[in-house]
Amino acid sequence: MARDERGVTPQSEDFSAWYNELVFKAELVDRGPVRGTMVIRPYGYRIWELLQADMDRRIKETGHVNAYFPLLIPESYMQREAEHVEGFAPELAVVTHAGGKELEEPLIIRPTSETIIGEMMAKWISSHRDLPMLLNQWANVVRWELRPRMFLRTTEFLWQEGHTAHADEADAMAETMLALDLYAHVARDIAAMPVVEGEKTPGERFAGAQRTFTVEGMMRDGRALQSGTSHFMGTNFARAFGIRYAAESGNEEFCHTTSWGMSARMIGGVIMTHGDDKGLVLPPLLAPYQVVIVPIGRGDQAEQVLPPATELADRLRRAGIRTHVDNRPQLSPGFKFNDWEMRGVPIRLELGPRDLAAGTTLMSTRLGEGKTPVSLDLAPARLELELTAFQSLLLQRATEFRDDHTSTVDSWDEFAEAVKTGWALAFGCGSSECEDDIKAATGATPRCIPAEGALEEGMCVRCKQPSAYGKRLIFGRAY
RNA sequence: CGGGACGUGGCGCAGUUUGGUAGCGCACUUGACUGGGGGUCAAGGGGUCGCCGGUUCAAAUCCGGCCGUCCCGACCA
Repeated sequence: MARDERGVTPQSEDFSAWYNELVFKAELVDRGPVRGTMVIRPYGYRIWELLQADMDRRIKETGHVNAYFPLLIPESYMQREAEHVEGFAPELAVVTHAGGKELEEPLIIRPTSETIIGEMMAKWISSHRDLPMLLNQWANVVRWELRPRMFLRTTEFLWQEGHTAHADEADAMAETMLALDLYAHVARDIAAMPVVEGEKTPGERFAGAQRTFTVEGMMRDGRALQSGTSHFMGTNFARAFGIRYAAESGNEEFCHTTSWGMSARMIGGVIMTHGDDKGLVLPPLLAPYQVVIVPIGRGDQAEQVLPPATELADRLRRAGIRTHVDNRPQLSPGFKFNDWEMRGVPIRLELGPRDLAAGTTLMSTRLGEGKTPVSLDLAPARLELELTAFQSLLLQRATEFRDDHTSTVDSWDEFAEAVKTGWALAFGCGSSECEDDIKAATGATPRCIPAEGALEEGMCVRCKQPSAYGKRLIFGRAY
């Protein structure tokens, strides 16, 4: 059954093939020459810019300031926090030669910047008056991944990493939760991904952190995607890097630090949360083009149709709608319809001689079936409403999907069945041996201890020991 | 690192078994027609067949070695 090579493999046939073909066909990315690297093409990068702009604004609104730290980190820095080194050692890229000779000390290409930022914080902080120190940087990092996947796991990726230092533990914990809320907001209100906020179990914690929090989204194949993390480091890094301050009492104290990150992986989450067999479905707030106008007609007709199409686009843009006129002359309208559907444009407008005569334009939404005539005069206001509705529809759909694919289970059989297609809410005993056993048997891991879960106790779904954490965990297979 | 597949115009592939002038589809260029759901016809351009070596009158094809990529497993935002 030869699939039309212009389309993508249906999700139901092979979700992974669907994703893989789509990221290339929608021109989001191309492969880099080095294994596991990714070129983010203009259409894909625009999505990142839109996500980034919103996040950056909120990071600043909450009192953080941007800075930039070097890509190259002395190898010795990595060694200072025992768990941190151990966690990252297998995926480090190391520069051993430069300037034509071997370096005295190898340099690590940052996999994350706790160490170098910790080193600088130690230098910059001396008094409680210097605290809290609230830093953020937008950067690329490199982790030598064994099994790359576009956006989800690439050797080099783009992200934002927040690093903060606080006088006391309560402040640092509040900061950790603030960052988590920020991620939940970006996911829900911008990406229309109904994420669950929660805490990681010890086995899933960040290397060197005391507590790790996460926002987890559910993809359309039922798997979970960690879409942002926030870590409370306690004084671990402060001790390793000497981040100390003189308290009001005059005593010298260690700072409490946090770090938190959200990456371009989020784009993978958007693709897998909303996409369908026709291609991408982009939330209006992240769509490079929210509306695409396809003029219909050629020759004399084209000359008649293009000016009104351009004028309509201008009016929509003035209303704040990102609009594009597809005036590629050599392509048929039908081709363009399919093309923009593949690229996930929320709303398409057709404008031809018949519409012009009627003073309307034919509107199709990416998720709807039919076409609706819309008055040209009222188009800007109407489309604003449509886009807002489209954005909420996506969140609603995704929420329903997630709820339909989440089951509360108490028996092992139910559990094993549930994690094949979605999430299981079940009790865990808290031992990492038991978690490993569950993973080996089903591929599922505890995604988080959900912040909003009801308080209850029970028996571990696997070993029947008393439950830990006082609530059910979310288990699922993950990316 | 283990298992599987593959390297041939930009992309997707056939050709390899059985050695004999490098092909097809899409894309591209030009022209005409066409245009409201992936257009038609005609004429063109473009390839050291992954690399190195060997066998042979002759290698994409046979032999040896190397490199690379993709897919499936163990690590991860």
